[in-house]
Amino acid sequence: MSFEQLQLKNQLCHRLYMASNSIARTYRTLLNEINLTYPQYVVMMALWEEDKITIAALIEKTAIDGSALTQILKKMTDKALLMVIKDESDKRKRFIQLTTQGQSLKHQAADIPKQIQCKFNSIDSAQAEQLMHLLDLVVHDLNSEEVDSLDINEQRT
Amino acid sequence: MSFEQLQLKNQLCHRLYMASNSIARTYRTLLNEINLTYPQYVVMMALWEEDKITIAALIEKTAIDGSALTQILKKMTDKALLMVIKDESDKRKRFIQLTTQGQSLKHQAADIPKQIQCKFNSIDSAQAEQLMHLLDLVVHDLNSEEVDSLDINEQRT
DNA sequence: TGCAAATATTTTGCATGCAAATTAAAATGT
DNA sequence: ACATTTTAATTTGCATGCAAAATATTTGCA
Repeated sequence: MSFEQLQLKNQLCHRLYMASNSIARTYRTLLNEINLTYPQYVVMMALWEEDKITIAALIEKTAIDGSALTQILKKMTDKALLMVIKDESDKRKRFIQLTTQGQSLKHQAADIPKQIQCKFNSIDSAQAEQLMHLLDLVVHDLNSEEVDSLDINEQRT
Repeated sequence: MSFEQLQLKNQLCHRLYMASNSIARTYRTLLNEINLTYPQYVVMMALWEEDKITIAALIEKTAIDGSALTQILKKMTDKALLMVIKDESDKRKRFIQLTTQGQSLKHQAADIPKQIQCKFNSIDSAQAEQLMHLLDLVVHDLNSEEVDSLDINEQRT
């Protein structure tokens, strides 16, 4: 596999870079109609699944960087899609809760997954599964390599 | 495939988003040592492959957005990695050429692909091939759907 | 009790990615 | 030749992603 590893066109990373940008671009166009960016849409998806969760939980669920999320939530609050609620028992925590407007946006966004899906003409569901699986492996490998001596302790889930 | 399509954790796009960010993060750490960002590294890779090419050619080869590339090239010029050379025959065009410093950086960056590769413990070369192939399909599908009536003309490569 | 260490978020600063508008120069059609 | 169109790059404005530093609280312990 190392024969032409130095060529850009043979690099996995560059493929990933291009694919990710392509998807983001595609979403941007679609999401533009409901005035959301992709990360904002991801936040909405997470909240439609489970409302009134902690910011930490939202970070966990969306994989959006915390410092970016702060800004994103600020903009979404301005758009009246959600509210930030302080936890009285632990004043460090904040809960994020959808507004009525945020909840109702779910209906308008209902067909977005289908619209995206129908663009994938070259990929059947088995291949999509495969792809998701492989991407999971990539993420796992790249995120778990920080551990060196902790291998033994952290390996179990 | 549509049963739980609305769940974030089942979305191809979210996987891609996470994988792309993970890779970018991994590169960032490595590239930090030679004072390059990932897009800047991609530009260097392209130029190490073929020096003194047009900005348009660089965009084509790297898939980096043109307006972003302008800024990136500016920073790389400041770092004395490359030079922008005007084409006398066509004053719209500019060629990008590596400086001696830019060329010699190739040696210092030589082991980066290996360092990245050795992090992929769960993926063998066959799976990497598979993954790249699937990502190509994704990119192809998402980038070629602008055509509607042009299908007949543009379908051939 | 009291203070260091751990948590949960936010703030800052820098580098993109991208759509849209702009500028400059070359190619085309008449 | 001359206006129109196309091509090559740049500029602008907005939204992130992320490392690092700063804040505010809570926990854990001596």
